[in-house]
Amino acid sequence: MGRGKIEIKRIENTTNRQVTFCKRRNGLLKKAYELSVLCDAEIALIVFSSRGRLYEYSNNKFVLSMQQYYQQESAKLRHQIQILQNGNRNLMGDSLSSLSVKELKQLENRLERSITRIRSKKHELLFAEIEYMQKREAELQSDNSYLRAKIAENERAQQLSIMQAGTEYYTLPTFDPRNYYHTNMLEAAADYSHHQDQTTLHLGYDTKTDSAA
Amino acid sequence: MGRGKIEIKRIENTTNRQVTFCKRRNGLLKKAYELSVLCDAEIALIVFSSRGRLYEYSNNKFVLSMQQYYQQESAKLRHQIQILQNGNRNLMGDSLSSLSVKELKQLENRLERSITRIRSKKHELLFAEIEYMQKREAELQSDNSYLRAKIAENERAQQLSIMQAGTEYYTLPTFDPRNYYHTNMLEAAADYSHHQDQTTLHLGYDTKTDSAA
DNA sequence: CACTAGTTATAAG
DNA sequence: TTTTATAAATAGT
Repeated sequence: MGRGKIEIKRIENTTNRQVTFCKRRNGLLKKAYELSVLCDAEIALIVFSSRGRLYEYSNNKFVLSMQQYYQQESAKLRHQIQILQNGNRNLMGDSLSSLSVKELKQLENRLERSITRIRSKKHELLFAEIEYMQKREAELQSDNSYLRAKIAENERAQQLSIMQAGTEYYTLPTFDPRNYYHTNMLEAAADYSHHQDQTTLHLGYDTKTDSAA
Repeated sequence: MGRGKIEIKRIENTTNRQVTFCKRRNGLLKKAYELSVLCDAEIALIVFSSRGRLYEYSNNKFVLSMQQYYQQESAKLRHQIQILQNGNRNLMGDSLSSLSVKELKQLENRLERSITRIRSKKHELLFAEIEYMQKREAELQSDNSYLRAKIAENERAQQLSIMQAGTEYYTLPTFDPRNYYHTNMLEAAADYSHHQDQTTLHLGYDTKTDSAA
């Protein structure tokens, strides 16, 4: 539309860009006006030049149209919300007075199916937890066995060295290293665990748990 | 700009106007886009058709424009719809995979309470129906008693008149008026009913019943 | 929607 | 700014 065709990309030459801006802006404003008159349309056209100058065209009823449009929109949305809320309330066992026996029966059936599904999902999760705990138990018991063996070994080594050092300690029968180590075994097990910070079992009852997979 | 020049005034022919609206609107949007790119300008173009449909082009960030304000509004509403739909799905036993055991338990409890309420409402309605039927039964039985009495009376009157007319009819023992009337009593009862057209009992299972009050 | 004649917009001078 | 050759938009079909 002119002596030559131009690509639609930013015009780098400043003068050129400003001239084009001026011409095309006028063209746009004119066409906006024409459209609004020819077709009875409400139009708002707002143009900022790159230097921040403002040009605008709009016919007076525009704001009204705008409000009408959005009011319609939100009315539709609100209506949808209403319907959903009613459905929800019914599902929650409220606002039932408008329903017939047949509708109540249907609702009851739907909820029963729904409860079945929820229970099965819940049981699935619980079984997963139990499985996980059983695995942990096995791990801990294997740790325990390992630790018992280690301690027994240590005891033997200690007794051996005491026997070699002399016989004076045989007069203190209240201190039995086996008992001492035994009572602290669980603690020790925690330290030896292969799994750094997962020693305590958590059922994940309070928050969403990633063990649900 | 076309086969003929047109005056810039409202196009009265509806079809014509709509076609022109469509063409020019597209042209306008295109030119708005081109101007914004060529000259690095910020443009907002908003067009409402005469029937309230919205078309818009804008490349800018006019903060707190009405447009955005209302878009925020509807975004909020849409979000609410989302939440409700999710809740509904959960209540219907779908999309449960994101829920924890605790949440599933809560859901289960809510649904159980809800079923309880629905059942109680349903039973309430059924009892109302039964009560209504019992009332109707009593009414019909009282009608029946009345009719039996009436018939007995008629029989007596008839036998009396036969006896008075002569004795020749005593040789026909197969015709007993008592039996005849007896078999037609229910039909008669319908005709004598105080309640014009409510003789048949309807449980109201098919449609919403006004007896739910 | 596609076509195209005659109109309008505009790039370059 | 105005001019003008040419591109683009479009009225009517």
